[in-house]
Amino acid sequence: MYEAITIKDIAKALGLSTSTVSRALRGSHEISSDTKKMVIEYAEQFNYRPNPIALSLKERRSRSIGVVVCEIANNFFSQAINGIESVAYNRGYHVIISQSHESYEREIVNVEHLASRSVDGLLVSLSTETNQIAHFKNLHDKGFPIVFFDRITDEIETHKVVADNYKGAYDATQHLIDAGYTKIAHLTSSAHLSISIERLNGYKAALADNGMGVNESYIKHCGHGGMIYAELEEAVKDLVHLKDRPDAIFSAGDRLSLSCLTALKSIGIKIPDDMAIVGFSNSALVELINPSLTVIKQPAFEMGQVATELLIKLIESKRPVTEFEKVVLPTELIIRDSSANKIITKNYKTKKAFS
Amino acid sequence: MYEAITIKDIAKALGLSTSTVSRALRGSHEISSDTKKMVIEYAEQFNYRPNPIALSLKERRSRSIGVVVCEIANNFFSQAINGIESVAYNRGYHVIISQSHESYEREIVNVEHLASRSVDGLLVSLSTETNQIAHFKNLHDKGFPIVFFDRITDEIETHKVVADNYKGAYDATQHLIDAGYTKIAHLTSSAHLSISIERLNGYKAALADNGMGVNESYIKHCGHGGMIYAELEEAVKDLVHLKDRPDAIFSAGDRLSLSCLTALKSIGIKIPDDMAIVGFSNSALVELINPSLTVIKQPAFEMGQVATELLIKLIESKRPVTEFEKVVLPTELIIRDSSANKIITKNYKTKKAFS
DNA sequence: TTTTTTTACGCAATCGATGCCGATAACGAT
DNA sequence: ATCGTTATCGGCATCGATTGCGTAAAAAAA
Repeated sequence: MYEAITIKDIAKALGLSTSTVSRALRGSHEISSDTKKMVIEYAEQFNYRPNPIALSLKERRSRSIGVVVCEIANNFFSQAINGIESVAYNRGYHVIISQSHESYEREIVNVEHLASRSVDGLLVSLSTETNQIAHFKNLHDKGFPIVFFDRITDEIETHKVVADNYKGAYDATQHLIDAGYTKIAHLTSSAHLSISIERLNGYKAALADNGMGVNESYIKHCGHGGMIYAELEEAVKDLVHLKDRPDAIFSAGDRLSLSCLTALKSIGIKIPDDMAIVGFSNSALVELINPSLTVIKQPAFEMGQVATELLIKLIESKRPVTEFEKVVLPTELIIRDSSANKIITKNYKTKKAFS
Repeated sequence: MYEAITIKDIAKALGLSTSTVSRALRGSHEISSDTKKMVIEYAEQFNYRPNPIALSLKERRSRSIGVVVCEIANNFFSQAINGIESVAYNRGYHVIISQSHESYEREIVNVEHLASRSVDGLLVSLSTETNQIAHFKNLHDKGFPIVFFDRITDEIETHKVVADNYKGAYDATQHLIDAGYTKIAHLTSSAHLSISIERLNGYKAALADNGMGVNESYIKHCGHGGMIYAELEEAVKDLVHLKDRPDAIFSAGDRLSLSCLTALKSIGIKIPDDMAIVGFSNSALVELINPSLTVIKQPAFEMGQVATELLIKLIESKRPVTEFEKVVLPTELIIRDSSANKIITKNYKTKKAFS
């Protein structure tokens, strides 16, 4: 069907050998300027483009990098991908995106697919389900360049890029405490996920620093990271129906926060009067929802950029790299209505009632 | 660095020729079952995977399809991509996604990149800026398989998949009329975009069918499809400051609707009391925003699936295809608070005042 | 036993581009 | 006249996998 012009076609048409054409096109000094001119003009006229597949085979590299994330319909990841693209594009790399949809099996398939597809390196954020990382370890042990971002693993020594999840969680919790909330629950993903662990630690540390104990029944893990609504709804209902119901929820994820809002709304819980919320989210929409959502925002775009720069450095390194860095980027607390000061709110209502 | 095992390695290790190994792996009857078993076991042991680059070169196909959309951080497109992936995956194709960010230049670069990268076909939704389609026409004329979805063009004869934009817009407008709104504005993208034209026509038809004239000053085009907030904000302000201010806005896009809400909120317009809104959107979040947004929802996932099926049909067709189909999928009107009945609202308020 | 057939495998070309050599001139030097 | 040098270009192998064709040996038929 679709046939592009090759170096062989040019050679035949011009009565030259393929090697001469190849050299002429690459501007070799071995070729007379007359021949060069002729070849280049012919190539331009017929819009010659080197076949990248053939080049990949010859050069044993594809100038493409694979991205493995749970889903692109998530503002954090779509922003990170934009950052990845911006760097990759400038460095002459293609970006191939694949989604695990938080499934361990899908992640394995995608990784094997990408690796066999001869991407030069991998940018990975683990799926919520993923608990073993043999599929990455095999590749990494063979010297295949991998950089982890966001959801990382300690079991593989390579470059890693994360947000300051500990401080983000600490800030979120401290903010709720400052706003007068005393019974703060924590809604999060799988317990083994790096971001879950760090955020949980930040949450606990803030409680401890304020002399508040940790109530284990206030900590709810969702194994599917909010992908399965029923799972999350049950967790939220559990919290609401606790004898000592929490007065605030710190949720550790985009999908988690939004699904949590939906669940609370359906139960009839008023925010922030009945329950305050602070979530991790990179969505611009959270400003529009009712009430607007206080969030910890991650520098997603920058994370994608940094991770890509590190990966390309790995790919283009002549010698095996043994020194790896872990880049930690700051998060940002954006205060909105969903965590409005508890005491002031009550005072206001009281005043109103008496006026 | 990273070296995978090849058919040649197996041949050498087993004292066979590469052809024998190749045939053994493909289960040829020309190979004795003993040899086959030996080869297959060795291959499994060393986790042999055929090099897809070499296969692509040999078979002149890459079993990958390129997707060109404006951005993935848009629920319509991320859902469509999920549909694309689901079909492609089952048919053994990879999906390579690229974003134009609504830029004509980026679109051209991406398309040339993908085409030279030997994708077997292209799934395209035009960028808002795109007004000429020579970059697609060149490919299409050479027999390169392309399927357009969502934002299509009449200038290229190929398969196309769209939502019923006309009916969607008609329904949205009719719904606003039924709810008692009489001065309905229309906020949309570039005038030349197929979806803009169809939605504008549906809007006008609904007005006409209800004996209402078209007020041209009520129709606002945003050349960047809401990517540039200032542009949209100005359009919204223009509408608000009209002498005969509209009482409702029908906005024709995801980003448009949400930015419009933001703009109205910042100006201090109350929705739906001062201004009702109906938008095109596939975001689940619109249910959470204040007020919840009445939307026309497109069958994004299905559109992606159908488009991919048609594309693969094109790719795998032995003979040049000359009969093309245009698939039109139904939209869905989801009524929420942003278009609450105008008259009832007023009656209710009136009653309240007298009670 | 001889001929034919089948079995089982290797050789070499192919896909597109590159690059190491080798070849053939022209030209100056000895 | 012979040799060395330089400029310019072609031949061939290479990357990994497939495949048509050829062929040796083994099996079957004569």
